[in-house]
Amino acid sequence: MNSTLHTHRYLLQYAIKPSVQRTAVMDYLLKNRTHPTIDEIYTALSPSMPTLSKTTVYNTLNLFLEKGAVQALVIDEKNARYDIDTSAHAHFICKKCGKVYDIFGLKPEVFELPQNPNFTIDSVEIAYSGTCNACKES
Amino acid sequence: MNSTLHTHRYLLQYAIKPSVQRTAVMDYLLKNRTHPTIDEIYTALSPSMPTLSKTTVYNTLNLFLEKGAVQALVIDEKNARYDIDTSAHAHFICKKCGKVYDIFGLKPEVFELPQNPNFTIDSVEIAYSGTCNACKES
DNA sequence: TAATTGAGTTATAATGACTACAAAGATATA
DNA sequence: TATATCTTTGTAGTCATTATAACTCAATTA
Repeated sequence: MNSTLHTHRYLLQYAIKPSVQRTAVMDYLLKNRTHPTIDEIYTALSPSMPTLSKTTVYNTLNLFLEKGAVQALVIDEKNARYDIDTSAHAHFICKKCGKVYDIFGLKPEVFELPQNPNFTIDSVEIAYSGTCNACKES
Repeated sequence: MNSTLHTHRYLLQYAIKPSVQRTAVMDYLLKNRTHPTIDEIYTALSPSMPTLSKTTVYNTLNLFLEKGAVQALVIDEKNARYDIDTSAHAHFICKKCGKVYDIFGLKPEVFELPQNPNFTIDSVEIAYSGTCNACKES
């Protein structure tokens, strides 16, 4: 099953010129909704693309960010994490294992941008933290 | 005006054994509600404490974190920032100058912790971003 | 008081994420 | 096909943070 065509069109929607590497990265993001880090993306793609450079993954994600195709999460202190789902949703990070999960179904007013005379606010990020069940049990 | 006594008692409330360095760092945090970075704290205290080591500032803030005396903010991708105000409030970061401001007066339900069968959620951080007035004008 | 112990501090080195840069490769245009 | 431009790549560099080991000093004990 070849999803390259779909991913190709997806990139063009954001005015991103497709290349083999860009298509592979975006394809990975579309299929792995796990808020991956640069290193996770690189490690996943590297076996099937041995010449891939980690710098390219950095460049590609920075380009996706500029074009608004992905969102950078600041929930993880260690690494930048990326999310292709730019709809209104929150995140949860497990302080033990470090995994990041989506939180859907919150009240819409939580995502409202407040008026403030001192700033122009144009986005909000909501980060919950605690312990996931898997870590709790162990 | 000597505030060391007050700060001294403040540390003891969190079961932190006071030392000259710890008192100085906590005193700085209490008087400068600017969500400072490690480097900002070190640079501010260094002139009056020439032997102060940056490692000590790192150690001290990590101790304060463990003891719950300060909160670490994840809003800034570049550096860790620290806040002694652990009450329910949000933050705003200006994407141009990088300064972090407090946002008070939000509806209480924004800070409510949702129930979720998969996680035990014990805190929330709300991070707005955009441009501050000063950067907008320039 | 003197010796001892251990917490706290310090400086240096090491780690790791991210960026800068320049060369090599691929793609588009004439 | 030739040329110009974009993209990728590897290396080197930067910077925040942590690890480590030596040192300082205050509290404790004899």
